[in-house]
Amino acid sequence: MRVSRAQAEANRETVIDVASRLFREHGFDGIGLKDLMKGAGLTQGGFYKQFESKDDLVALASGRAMESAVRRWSRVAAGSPDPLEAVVDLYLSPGHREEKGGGCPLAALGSDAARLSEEVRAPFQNGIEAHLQILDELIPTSDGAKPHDKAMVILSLMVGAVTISRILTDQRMSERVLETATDAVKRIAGGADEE
Amino acid sequence: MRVSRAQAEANRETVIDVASRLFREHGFDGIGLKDLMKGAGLTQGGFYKQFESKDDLVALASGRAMESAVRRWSRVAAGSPDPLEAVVDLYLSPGHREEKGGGCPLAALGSDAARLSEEVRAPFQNGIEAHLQILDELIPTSDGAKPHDKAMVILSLMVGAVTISRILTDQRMSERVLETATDAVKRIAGGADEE
DNA sequence: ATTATCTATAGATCTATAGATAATGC
DNA sequence: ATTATCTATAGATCTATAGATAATGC
Repeated sequence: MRVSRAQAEANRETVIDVASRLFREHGFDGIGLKDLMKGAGLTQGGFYKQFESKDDLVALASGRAMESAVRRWSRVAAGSPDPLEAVVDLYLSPGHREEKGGGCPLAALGSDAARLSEEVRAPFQNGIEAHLQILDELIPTSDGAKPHDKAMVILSLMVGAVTISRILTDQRMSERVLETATDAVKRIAGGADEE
Repeated sequence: MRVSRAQAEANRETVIDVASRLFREHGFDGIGLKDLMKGAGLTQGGFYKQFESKDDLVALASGRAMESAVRRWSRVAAGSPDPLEAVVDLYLSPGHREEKGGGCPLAALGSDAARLSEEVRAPFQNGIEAHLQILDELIPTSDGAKPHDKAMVILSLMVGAVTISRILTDQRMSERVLETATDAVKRIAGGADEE
């Protein structure tokens, strides 16, 4: 029954990875410890030897989901001649809309995260800052605008658009929300909306 | 124990009103039938004589919350010389950020709503269309732009901004997200971002 | 000997149902 | 007589804990 220390650490990491996906798919309240452990090939009983509480895992899994989203942005940006366009097009794609468990945690868990205690929200704060940092680096600088100004608008718009596109039952409208958001983000980043 | 037919109907309406508030505060999975009925001064046992299932109440309460949000926009717009500004300033205010239970259901329940069945999401679809309709009437028309184009962008941006401002633990940043979003919405509506 | 994971379980809570109670409405 | 609401409860599930099991690590 017992496994090596290295394996135990690997198991713990797997639980966090699985949770980061399943929380995004079902919400923090939508999946129990039994199914989370089962997803990692373990049973429920071992949970509290690895984690302090469910909230502890919520924080760890949220942090991991955020880090993974930031890494994805970096990777996509690094691999394209037009980095901002690459990130925006991917984020506002129908593929991302359908890919809740592997996609942006802000879109998948936004309203759920707003209900968490300040302590458990900390990884979201850090993840949001990291997202803004990347956007800042991708947006052409313009005089007079404070850093993060445009990035905050673009992040808000993209998170809102994917969230709404996932709620809509009308396929065509869902698609249009993503398209109009894509155009708007590019205009905002391009500086066409300066004073 | 039994009450008049009129009172029974009033009780049912109260349950829906209470649910529309408590769902926005705690999420659909964050509050049980016992507490929902208690909030209306009733006990759990009567629930299934009034509603088919919890999902039935989720749909009814979501519809009511959406209608209430639309009415609020209409009221605020009607009572101001600059109707669009009045709606935007209220939506992106710290007051609205703190007022989850009485505020916009898209911001309070966005990621939760995205997990519901298509049937239960229908009231959200209708509510979103109603919001876009109002925005369309408040935005100065511009040639070439299809109806709802700008409205979709503005709604997405506002929903995303309030959601993110509620997640952030850094007060100053939370404030700035709302402020930058306010400026951006006004620019977008004003037409400064035309091609 | 230590310990990672397992089975088993406590105690609370969840949705949903059954049947009792007591006031309305005919 | 009908029925709106109540108390009580079934059966499932939730978080968390206790103690058994069996392999690691000294």
